[in-house]
Amino acid sequence: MARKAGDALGLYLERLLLRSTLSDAERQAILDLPAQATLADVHHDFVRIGDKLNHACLIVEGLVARFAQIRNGDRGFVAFHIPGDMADLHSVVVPNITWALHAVVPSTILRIPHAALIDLTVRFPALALAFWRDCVVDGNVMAQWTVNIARKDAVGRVAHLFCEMYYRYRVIGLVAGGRFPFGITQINLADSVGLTSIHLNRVLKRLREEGIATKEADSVTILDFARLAAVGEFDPAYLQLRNDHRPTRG
Amino acid sequence: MARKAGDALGLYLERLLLRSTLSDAERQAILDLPAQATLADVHHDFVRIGDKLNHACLIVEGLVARFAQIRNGDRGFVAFHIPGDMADLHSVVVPNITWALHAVVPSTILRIPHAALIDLTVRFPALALAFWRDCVVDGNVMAQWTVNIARKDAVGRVAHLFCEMYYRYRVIGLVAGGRFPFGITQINLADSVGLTSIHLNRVLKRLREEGIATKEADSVTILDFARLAAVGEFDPAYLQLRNDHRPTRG
DNA sequence: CGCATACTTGAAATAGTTCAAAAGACGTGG
DNA sequence: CCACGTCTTTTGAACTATTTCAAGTATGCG
Repeated sequence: MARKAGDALGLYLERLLLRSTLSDAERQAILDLPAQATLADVHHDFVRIGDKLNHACLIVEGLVARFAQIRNGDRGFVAFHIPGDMADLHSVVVPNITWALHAVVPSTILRIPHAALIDLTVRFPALALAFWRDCVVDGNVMAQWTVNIARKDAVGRVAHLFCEMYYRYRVIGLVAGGRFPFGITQINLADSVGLTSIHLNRVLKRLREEGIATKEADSVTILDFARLAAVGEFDPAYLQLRNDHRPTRG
Repeated sequence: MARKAGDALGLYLERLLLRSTLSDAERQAILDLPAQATLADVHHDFVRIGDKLNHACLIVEGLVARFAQIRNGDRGFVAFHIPGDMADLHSVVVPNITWALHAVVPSTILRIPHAALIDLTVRFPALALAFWRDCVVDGNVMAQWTVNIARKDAVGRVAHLFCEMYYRYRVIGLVAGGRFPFGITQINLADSVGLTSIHLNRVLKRLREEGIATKEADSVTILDFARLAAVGEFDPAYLQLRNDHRPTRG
């Protein structure tokens, strides 16, 4: 079940191929990237605001959140990263960190030097486009979160998030019987949808009682996806999970 | 006062140079981009969800919002674009549009073919990085909006937005005496901070009565920036307005 | 002048927060 | 393996920021 760190670059290559078409040489260049595996303990902030990074973090195993803190100590999560995500690929072009990374569960991280990634963009323009594309999709997801929090009620926000994570986990083969790993506390989940943990608890209760979805200690189980998607007004288009971005070249 | 469309590519070059270092040849390549100017009437959605674009939109004059609509008709704005912004640069790598563009005031748009932009990324790797970098900063701004809406009260959200727009307009030389152009209706402003227009109106009243900032029909005037920034918990780091992204090459 | 759109204000309703407390889960050390 | 402390989940009750509903005023345009 546990993925070995050695598989990790293959996992990332699969991620890129989900949205970009790459030649054999380009694929091999990804697999040949230098990388160093590290572990992040649960609730450890392994990238902090103000850091100046020289490496990007590929999530191999676990669950990571990107977040900021406001003055009263409240946290606002802006993204989740699951295995196969390069959680701060954006740091390659903007190394001054304004968003921290937090291990929601114990996680395995592969550090990849910026220099190696930049070198690939020079040697392979298609990889520059692929990296850029993945950052754009990451932005799409954040935009969707903004709309959810701004314009949907508490149940809709949670429902939408569950749908999103369901799709994302399914792509990496970690959904089985409507269930996917999501060992997040209700406190952290509340931070990701802009609610208090108390109210989040009541939302989960309602989804459970209505037979739509349940949250266990280490996972989420979706019982009725159609209703969940309806409640969350979910449309997966923004996740760009099909490879149809081939540019219209002149 | 009005900018001519011919200046527009120079305006965009300035934007890129704000965060990226470019050679003479790279600068010239930007200035030589093919482009076609168009006008967008006020409240016209000139890019719609589901479109498949083959050009990107540079804002030359005016104010544009990126948004999505939810089922009950409510809109959620996720970004504002001011002159010099390539509002949908991300469409170069993800041409399947999931976010519409709306002219908040009558706006002049310069359409630049994707093919020409992709061609530049192949010829000049530094331009690929520059475009990618600008999309990452755009994502930073969305992430900040998410935190604001998720974790700040109504006054804090509006205060933060005014601070952000103040900084962004200052960079393009459109702030004078604490005043910058912002001819947005209260309805649209409410859509950008996740409030109803009625409550937004009360927030503006309060900022006005406390002598912090005023909203006029076509502009915002900041009377006391220090207090506005304190109320909004504003820190401009996420806007990345300094050019210090030179990669640490091996 | 008249209509449409945007702004302003008030009063009632409510979704979500805050405060408070108890019950369950989990690991650690005795 | 039991006792203890810590962290998380759950529930209740009071409170409040924001919404909703409603009406009236300004502003601009044909």
